[in-house]
Amino acid sequence: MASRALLSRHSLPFFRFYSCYFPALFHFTPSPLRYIVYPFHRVQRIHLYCSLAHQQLDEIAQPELSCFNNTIHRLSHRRSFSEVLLVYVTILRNGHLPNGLTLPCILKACTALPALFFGCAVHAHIIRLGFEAATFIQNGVIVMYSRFGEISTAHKVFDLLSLRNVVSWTSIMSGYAQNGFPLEALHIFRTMRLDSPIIPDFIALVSVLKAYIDVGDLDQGRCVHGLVVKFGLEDEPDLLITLTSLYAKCGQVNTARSMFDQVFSPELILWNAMISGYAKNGHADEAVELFKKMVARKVRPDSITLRSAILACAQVGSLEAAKWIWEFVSNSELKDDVFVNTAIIDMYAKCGSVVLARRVFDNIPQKDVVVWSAMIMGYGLYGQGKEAISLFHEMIQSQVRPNDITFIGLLSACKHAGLVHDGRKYFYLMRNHGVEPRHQHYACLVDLLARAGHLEEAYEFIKGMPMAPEVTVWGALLNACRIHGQVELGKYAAERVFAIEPWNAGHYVQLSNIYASAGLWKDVARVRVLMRERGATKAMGFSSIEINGKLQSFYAGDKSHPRSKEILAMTDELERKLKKSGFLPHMDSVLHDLGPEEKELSLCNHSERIAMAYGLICTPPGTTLRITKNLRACVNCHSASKLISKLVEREIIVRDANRFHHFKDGFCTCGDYW
DNA sequence: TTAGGGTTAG
Repeated sequence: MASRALLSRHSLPFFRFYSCYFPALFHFTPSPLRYIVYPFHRVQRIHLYCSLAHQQLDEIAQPELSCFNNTIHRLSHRRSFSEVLLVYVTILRNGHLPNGLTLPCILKACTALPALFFGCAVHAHIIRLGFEAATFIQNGVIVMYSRFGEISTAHKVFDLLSLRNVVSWTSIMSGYAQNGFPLEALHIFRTMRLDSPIIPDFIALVSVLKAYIDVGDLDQGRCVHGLVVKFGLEDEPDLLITLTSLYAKCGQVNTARSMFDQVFSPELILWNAMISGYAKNGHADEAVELFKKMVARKVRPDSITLRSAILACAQVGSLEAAKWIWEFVSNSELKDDVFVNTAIIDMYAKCGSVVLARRVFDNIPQKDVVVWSAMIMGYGLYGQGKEAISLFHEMIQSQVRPNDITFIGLLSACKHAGLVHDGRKYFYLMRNHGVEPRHQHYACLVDLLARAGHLEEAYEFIKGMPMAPEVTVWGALLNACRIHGQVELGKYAAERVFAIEPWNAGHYVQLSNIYASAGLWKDVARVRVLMRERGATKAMGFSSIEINGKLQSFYAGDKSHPRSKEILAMTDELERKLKKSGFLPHMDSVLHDLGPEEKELSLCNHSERIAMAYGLICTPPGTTLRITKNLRACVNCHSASKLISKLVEREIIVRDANRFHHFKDGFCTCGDYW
């Protein structure tokens, strides 16, 4: 048998040398003499399926190696990788030795399937056949081990390679990047530039750019862009895609867009890079607009495009846009894609329609843990804690195992609904389901306990945490101290929070509000000075409202809208109506130490009130108003909105930074718990 | 005549 003849030609020291470098190749074989045939010796009969390539082979009595190689290449081209491996076994059994044309294809098949066990054996064959210095073949070995996550083995192969070309360097570099080690990938690129005469080609530059995107280093990415220009590769379409992605992901969407616009007829992957870049950087409107443009140009979106566009719609919070994309998905071939459908559930939940989210959920035949978790999270956002819990039990009954995300959904649903008892119960049940609580779970429970007034219990719970409490934990305690007017504990929590995020003005505002409620004006002034000294800034609050599918945004005290006079008249009217029905403004919601009248004025100028007024003048009676706010709703606006919903007989749905508030007949679905 | 890369991540 040829394989045995081959083995006898090689010495044992050779085997020992390689076995210390690549133990995985040898651990399954009791004797080096057996290992080359090991994966195949049990294959008694080769089942040649009905492929034409095989039939042709069968017709030849004694096929030459070149015939086998032709067959392998044809099968590889058709991506019939299992059959490629079967032909390889046939080659060995027919007494042939694979050559330099056979092996790269076999490695590719092992990588694609994936078949690590088979791949290790093929690597052993490569060594035995004396191809250890064949760069072309060894590059394939590097890629194979990288794809299997065996990056250190891949690196050993790379180290032993005497002649490395640009593909060898790119293979090991991208291997590191793909295995989550972008810094190592960049180190390899630097070594290549400094220690070798190799000039990077466009694929090498794409790989290094990807690594810089992963570490978020725009400056270094720009340097690589300089190299691209230096090598005259700026028109290379694949580099344009990666450069667009670099600028988009690093927040430079305008630069990204100018690169995108250079291409007359962008291919799908470039559309995806730009749309997802917009969606990820808070430019949701542009993402949706670009997606519509793409559809109008008859470019067929794939699952990635749809997920990015759906994410953008979820961020916009526009139900009209959400319905539009859902209709688009329903008419596309991706209507049964479970990933796309889960994104739709998430989007509907975030756009304020838990009913539509549930409809999509019910239509998914095979629900995995993420589908269930998305729906549980949706109920939670909407304050429907009991529904979330009942869905959780349904999920368990369906034999789907919950994961840590499921419990974040469940606990935050309990939190939004104030279900303290249930929250506690499910937190301690997590381990029974094989899920170890992470920091986020602890933060959720602290928030739940503290909001409900169990401040001491929350504090004790924090002290017992097995990890260092982060800002979310102390922030939750601080917020609860504001709600319950706990000055001392609030002061302590604020100190912890300031130590972690001294630049975040929101925390200073919280402490200041605690002092203001207690009438400690000197302390209020002190916090304000501290805030200024540390250069803390607060995000400008704004609210958006969708009218006839078009979003209109307003800042606090905004007078820039062309219909500003009418809006002002409506806010005044609302204020009059509120006063007439006995509404007392919550002065604590104002940080500034203003006089009572100025305070009132400042409160009714909050952005959501202006958006509401605009909605009222633009829509017929009875229309539901849908408002999105970038910050949390303040106590005053929340109370006023409840009453306004009754006074003007409208349903008002407000999505704040945290959750939904559905105001109807003087009540809110959150039950004043947020 | 066969290798390496880029879009996402519910």
